[in-house]
Amino acid sequence: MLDQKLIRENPKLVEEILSLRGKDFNISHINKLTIQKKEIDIEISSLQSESKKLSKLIGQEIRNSNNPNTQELNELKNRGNRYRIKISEFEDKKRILDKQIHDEISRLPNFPSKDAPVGQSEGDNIQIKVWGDPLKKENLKTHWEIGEDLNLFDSVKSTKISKSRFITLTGNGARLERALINFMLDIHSKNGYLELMPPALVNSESLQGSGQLPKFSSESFKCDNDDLWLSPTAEVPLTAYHKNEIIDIKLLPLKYVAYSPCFRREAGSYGKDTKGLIRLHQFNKVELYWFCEPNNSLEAHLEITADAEKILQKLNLPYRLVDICTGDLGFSSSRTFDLEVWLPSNKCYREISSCSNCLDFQARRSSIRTKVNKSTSFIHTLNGSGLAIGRTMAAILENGQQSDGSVKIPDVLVPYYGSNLIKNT
RNA sequence: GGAGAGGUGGCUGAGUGGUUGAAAGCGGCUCCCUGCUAAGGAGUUACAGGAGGUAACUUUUGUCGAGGGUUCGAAUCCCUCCCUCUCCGCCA
Repeated sequence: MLDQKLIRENPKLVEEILSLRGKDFNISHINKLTIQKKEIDIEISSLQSESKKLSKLIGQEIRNSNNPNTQELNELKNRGNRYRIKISEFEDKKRILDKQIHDEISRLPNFPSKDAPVGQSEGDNIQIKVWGDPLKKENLKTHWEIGEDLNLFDSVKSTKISKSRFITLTGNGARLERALINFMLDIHSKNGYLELMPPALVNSESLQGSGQLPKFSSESFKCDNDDLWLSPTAEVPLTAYHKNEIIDIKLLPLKYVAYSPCFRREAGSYGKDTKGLIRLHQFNKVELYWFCEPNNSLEAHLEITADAEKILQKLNLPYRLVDICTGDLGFSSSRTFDLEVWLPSNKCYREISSCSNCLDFQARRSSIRTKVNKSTSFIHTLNGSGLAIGRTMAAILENGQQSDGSVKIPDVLVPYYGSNLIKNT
């Protein structure tokens, strides 16, 4: 949520900054509504003030007189009644306006950071760092070929259970998934993050709070009979964890790591990545999340990104760091660094982590504040995958593949996986 | 799922229609006293939004789980929803 005051007082600036996202946003009609609402507010406020005084007067009269049914008293009550009717008319109008304004503002994305590269789309993202040597050989197998050869997962059977874009991990595949989750959680926990395991089903308010609603309802799965959705990312429950709180500034930053299954409808991606582990309706992810002081989020952003990178480095997976351009930024983010892992079968880098600084955007929506010098201010939130598990497995399979068909397990993972090689069993 | 109880300020807890934004206690903060980790005294102690002032501030409205309703007037009555607790049922 953007600052309503800023929208009201400087609409041109707001439109200008938002236009960096490559689309035009019209603020002026929001402000027209706001002005209307304000006028009504003032009206209501003064009517209420008078009506309140009148009520007190009536109360006094009743206590002072022994006959509570005099004509004067009835006159006063009638006057009060007229106030009531008038106030409720104005309140009805106000309610409608309030809802409209709130809905409109909720659909405005966050401001892109001044530091984010200006651009229209993915093609304008800027590579700022490359780590490791990308494996470049001919005749390398894709991870789904490896998975099939080594019996690590089964997508055909999964369509019987659910539908396409679901996967069942089998045997060593399931074991590797579990090893990766434990490995990542351990590293981050040792690094100062508090581990949480939040609910996978979240309510509408939580999705609204982190920015998935109202605009992106078609991206998530909804439970029919309840106000509950399957969480698309742990970012949602983690933001909601401190919803409506004022957090003592001494406790900041709060750093959380959470493993969670993630559910996404992937609407509009038909035909893309139909094979393997890259794009599924359900996948596992270890998520990093910070609540920090407003002044510290720029450094925090670098830190959270570095913490995610650490996992790739320990796993010895080649990757690059990309600065996402203004036109490609997610709805809630002001600046995003993507980590992209090398997939040798495709000869390209694929997103495996997205580290975003949302500034006060989510905190405003979720009402998460801290106290600075007696006045409250919204805190800043940051999130980063550390990492997406399925895509990590894909990268390990492809980058670790041996000429004999086996896959080498990264050294750090051996204690978790229990072997240094995945062989056909 | 069935039956019952309940949701009040940072916490405990009063309050069943009229100066109650809310007693009292605890805690927090400020000051006073006290020659010293005690005791006592005084004051202060929520959030959001208007309006006015450069400003410390003044004033006003709303908020007692949420949203509606009744009433001149609601924490207090009615309805819906959410949540918590107890018992029963079911269950990993």
